[in-house]
Amino acid sequence: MQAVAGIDPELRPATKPQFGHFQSNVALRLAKSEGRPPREVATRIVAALDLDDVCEPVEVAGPGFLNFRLRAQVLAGSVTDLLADPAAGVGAAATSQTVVIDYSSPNVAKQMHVGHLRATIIGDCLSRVLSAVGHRVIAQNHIGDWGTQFGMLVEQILSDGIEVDALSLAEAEALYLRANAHFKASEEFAARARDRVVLLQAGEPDTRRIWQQLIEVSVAGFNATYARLDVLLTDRDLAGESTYNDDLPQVVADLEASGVAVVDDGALVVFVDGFNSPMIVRKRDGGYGYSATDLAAIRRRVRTFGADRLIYVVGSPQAFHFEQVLAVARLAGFLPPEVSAEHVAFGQIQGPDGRKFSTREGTAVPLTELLDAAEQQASPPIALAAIKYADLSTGLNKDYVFDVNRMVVTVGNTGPYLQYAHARVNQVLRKAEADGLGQPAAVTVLEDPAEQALALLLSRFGEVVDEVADSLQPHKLCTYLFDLATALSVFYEQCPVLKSAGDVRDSRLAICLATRRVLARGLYLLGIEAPERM
RNA sequence: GCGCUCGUAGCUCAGCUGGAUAGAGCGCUAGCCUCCGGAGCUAGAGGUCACAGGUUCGAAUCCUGUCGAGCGCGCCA
Repeated sequence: MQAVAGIDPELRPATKPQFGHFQSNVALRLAKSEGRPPREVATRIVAALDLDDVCEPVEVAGPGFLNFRLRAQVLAGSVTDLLADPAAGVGAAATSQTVVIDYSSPNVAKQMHVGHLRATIIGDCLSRVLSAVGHRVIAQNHIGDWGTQFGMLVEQILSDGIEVDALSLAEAEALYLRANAHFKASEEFAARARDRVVLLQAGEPDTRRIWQQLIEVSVAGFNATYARLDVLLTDRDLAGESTYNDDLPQVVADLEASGVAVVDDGALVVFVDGFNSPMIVRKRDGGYGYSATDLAAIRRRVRTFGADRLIYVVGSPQAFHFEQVLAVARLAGFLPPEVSAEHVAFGQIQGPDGRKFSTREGTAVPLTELLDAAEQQASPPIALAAIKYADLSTGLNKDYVFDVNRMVVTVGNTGPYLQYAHARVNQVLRKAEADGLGQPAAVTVLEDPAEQALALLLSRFGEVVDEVADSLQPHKLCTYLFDLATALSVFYEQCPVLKSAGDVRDSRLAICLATRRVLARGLYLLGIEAPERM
């Protein structure tokens, strides 16, 4: 096509089944420069093409589209190939990169609420997808374990006489709320809290011990939630803000030495062209801003981990911050040109009032509450599938108003629908095995439109995964898997497998095997379990 | 004030590197279990793609403006 047309034919999946399998609008685009009617250009291209071995005769349709329909044997062969491929058509990327992906990042002494769901589940999915295409993925859970709030937390603990190691995370959150209120109400307490921050930074042993216990209590709570969410994060991935404390003086020294950072109004700041406000690296009181921590993290991820690509799965309210931090990191040389960095910004989950959830104001819904609600509708693996799919299947950038009822549905375009398709095809294969039919390795007959449609979708799995690895948009995988599950359902209604005989039966069994593998693998990449029965 | 994101069917959302009659799920209406699992399948009704201009052979998609919603913008993280 490229050779005949002279330009990229932009071969795309057909928008409708009656247009075949693939379509190209290349003739429409060439018509103007050639000064001839589009259909005439199309006819010329068709005449010059030699595709008889792969396609049915190419059709010129509508205003000048070219419609391609693969030969049944070619489609059948692609499914046979997929069956023989341990990776089910997912190929390794041309070059294997080291990808550092920053996600989840809850705050110490706060329960994870539904807003953390997106950060955790999206990051987990991207991590799986990037690994699947052959990259070395390093997850970093940048928990909020440092900052001025620990001054008031520690002071509140001391004034309440609490044993920290006996706290649950929910109790720690209540403590946080009390400390906040106390801080606002009492100037005397606020002063003690500020002094306590200084003690914490100076490494005073008792303060550090209480701080450390708070972290342990919190991490235990996070881990319980991670286990329930069935995500890949472990303690090895923990790299909280405090991790970078020792790096901060050097980072700041580098910035000053290179002249990137300057003192302004008492604070050390970086002015970047195109930004209407500077980035604060060190505050007037000498404390480091969180931008300094992010710069230190970038520096470590590049220099120590050897990252080729940095990914931040963080909500869109922080878009400006990351744009600025990344720009500064480039200026400072912490982030070389050959290392890419992307902020995967996802929309906020809002309360029923359309405003953002706030732990401090008590409007945030704890994640455990959502999981409990879902498990009243279905068993845990199904409930979790509903929740994850609901969150992954819409575009990243949109905010949405949190609605439990929407997230726990199990019919229609949902996670459980995908699981059901998997369980159903599994049932057919189980019976086939019980009947001693074995595992056919080749698709030899592909007559029915329903089985052709299914085969065509199966052959696209690899490119869809590639696209998600590239675009970092999990909902594209969701859309694909829903289409696949739908195609399977149609196939299931229209193409009897066990009731067929001979080559047709073997061929359909092979299609079932391939579909089961792709569904299971696709669900795995989303972080969703694929039960054999449900 | 400046910036970012969003506005598509009654509801929730795809489609946005410009291309054929704008798709899906839910809900609604009407069908489908002598047949491998009905969390399913088939059909139907339902849309000035926020609004107004512009570019183009062609605009939901690109550009400009307006309206509406959310978020962000030097010492919280």
